[in-house]
Amino acid sequence: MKDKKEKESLSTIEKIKSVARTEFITNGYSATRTRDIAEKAGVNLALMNYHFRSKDNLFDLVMQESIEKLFSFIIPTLQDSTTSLEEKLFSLSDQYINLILEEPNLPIFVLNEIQHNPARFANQIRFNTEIMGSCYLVQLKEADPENDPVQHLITYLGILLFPFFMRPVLAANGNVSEDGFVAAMLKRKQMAPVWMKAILGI
Amino acid sequence: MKDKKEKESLSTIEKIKSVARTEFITNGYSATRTRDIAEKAGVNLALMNYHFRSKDNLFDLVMQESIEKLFSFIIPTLQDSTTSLEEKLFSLSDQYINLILEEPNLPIFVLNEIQHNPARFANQIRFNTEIMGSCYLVQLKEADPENDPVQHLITYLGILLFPFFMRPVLAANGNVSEDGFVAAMLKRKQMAPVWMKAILGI
DNA sequence: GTCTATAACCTGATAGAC
DNA sequence: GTCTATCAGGTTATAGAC
Repeated sequence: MKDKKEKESLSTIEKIKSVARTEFITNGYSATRTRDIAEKAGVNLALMNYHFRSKDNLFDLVMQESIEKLFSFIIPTLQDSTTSLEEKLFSLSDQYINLILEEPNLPIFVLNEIQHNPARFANQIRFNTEIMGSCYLVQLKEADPENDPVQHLITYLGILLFPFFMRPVLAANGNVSEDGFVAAMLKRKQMAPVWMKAILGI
Repeated sequence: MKDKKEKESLSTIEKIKSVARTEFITNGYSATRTRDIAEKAGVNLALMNYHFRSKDNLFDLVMQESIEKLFSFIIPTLQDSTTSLEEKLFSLSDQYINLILEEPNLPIFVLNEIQHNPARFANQIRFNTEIMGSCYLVQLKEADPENDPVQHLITYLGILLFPFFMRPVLAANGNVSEDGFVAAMLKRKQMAPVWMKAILGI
């Protein structure tokens, strides 16, 4: 009986978090209403505020997860000293494009909210030690000593993520259909490492 | 007397539009309050609603200008049949990075709002004829017949614009100072065409 | 834990005097 | 054109019964 109660409670909380994730990522913080989250989760609004203290609290949970999802999951790849730079480029392309195809609005959501409130999320972004001191950065510097490896890091992220920022623009004029976009991204998954190697001159 | 009145009226309207631009671009549509715009413009809220019918109306003006600023100003460059692909790459890099250094939040604002409401702005995005049928696209296809020139178009936009999406992330950890960022973008202005040529294999 | 009812506040917009 | 006052509706959050 107690287990069942805990299980149901847990599933209600998870249901709310799941809907909140979708709503916040789709509409952003300000345009998301707690009423909508509660309604779409099939939960009473007061109950939602009983479980999570406030809208901000719920939003922080979603942001923490999202930042983790977007930036932290690649850290093991970047730090792996047993793989070559080329292998890392292929691995990053594969991981990122698979991730963003599943959650297309994640990058623009995260970057937009960080821009709107940088101080709030600064401590959650682990760009310092884990990425700046990674094996990947060293290998980028080795491949092209003339240029700042951070710039190459940004360039590659742009090659992988920016198409998803342009998706609604392309779709707006019917130039690119949904299927066409996905197909182009799967092609890009293969080409991106090749293009990056060309930039690095390797 | 009448001229003076018209002049003052015009300057008030322009003042409101100017503040609205800043507020909307910085905070997005939902997080922007008409009271804030009126206050920062030093204008009475009722007066603002007298000049512009509604918040939506004012926002539409800002969006139209912003989309124009971000996408349409490069169309002449793209359509110019007297310049080579290489010249176009240098010109685009120069134009875009100068523009965004002046208004760093313009790209993420425009792309984010379009994503939140694609139908509303679809007719304002002139990606169809002007860009898809441009000389630039033809030259990209000539340079690399194996790949879709639209993908190269997106890649180059990503190389030029994406660093500005990452700016607050980089600044959050103190990895990159404001001066350091601007210096890196000026360097990027020179490198971007070179990198794109490497991708195209020319 | 769950619900109803409501407080407390905020936001866009307008009526009406000057 | 400009202002004060205010409305109507929406939003987050909580008190209190069950």
